[in-house]
Amino acid sequence: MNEQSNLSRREREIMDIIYKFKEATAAQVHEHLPEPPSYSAVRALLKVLEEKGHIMHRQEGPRYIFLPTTPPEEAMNKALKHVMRTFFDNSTEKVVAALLDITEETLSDDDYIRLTQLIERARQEGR
Amino acid sequence: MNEQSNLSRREREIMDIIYKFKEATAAQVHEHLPEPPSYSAVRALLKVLEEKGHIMHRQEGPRYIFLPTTPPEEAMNKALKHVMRTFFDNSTEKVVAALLDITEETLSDDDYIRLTQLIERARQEGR
DNA sequence: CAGGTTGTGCTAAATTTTTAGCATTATTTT
DNA sequence: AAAATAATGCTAAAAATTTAGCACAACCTG
Repeated sequence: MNEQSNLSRREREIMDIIYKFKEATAAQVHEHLPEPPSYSAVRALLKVLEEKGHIMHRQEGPRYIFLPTTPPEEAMNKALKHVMRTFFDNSTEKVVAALLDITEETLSDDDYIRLTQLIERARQEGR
Repeated sequence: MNEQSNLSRREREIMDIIYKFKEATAAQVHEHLPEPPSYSAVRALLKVLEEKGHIMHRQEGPRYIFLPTTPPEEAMNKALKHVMRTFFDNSTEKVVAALLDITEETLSDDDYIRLTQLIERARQEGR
């Protein structure tokens, strides 16, 4: 018997793809899966994920379109919190520092301004 | 044959614990594992992880102390990038916004100041 | 409207993960 | 130095995951 939000490796990979694309067909999932197994295998996994309640589908023409049951925001927050806890000691500052480090090259002046504004706004709301 | 940075569920959980504590004994890993299996099982997994090259150990008195082979910074960046790609469309701004949203209550005025400084400093370095 | 394409449903088998138990070795205590 | 304690090594079995293949249905194409 299985339960809980414990996902296997493949299941995790599939969920990631679905979250990334917001929703996806079996073909799309298959296409983006690293070291992809057969199409059949992907479909079987999608079925398992649906049975476990992690995704649902709607039919559109001939095919199924799968989307997560837990809303993106929630999954997002959970993922972020997990990384924060595991690697950053729950420190917002450390995460932001690492983030800036990673993306330094691609940020424009405007981007920096918007970031500063974000923080200022949060500060005002957070009281 | 297996290879690559593909980790099973348990393996992932164990790596997270080791990263969180920087290094850990089998007993510590066991202690912090959610829905922990037997001590033996944990040790077997540690061995597998070592064989796969994800962790190494040094001996200290009677016991092994395990630590990751890839340095924390690298793993950190990788994890953060992954979350960014999967949930945040690779947008620094979106991540920071979510981050502030999550931690709003626990941030002091000083924290906000330091965050702003971080960004300002990154801006100056990034040119 | 017949043929081809592109889907899904289902089932069974291979592989990997996950587990426990016992034997052995090292350390500490008395 | 003997006993007790706390580790690890190893092996084999149980459970879960991952996979492929065939059958059938819906849609498109000429």
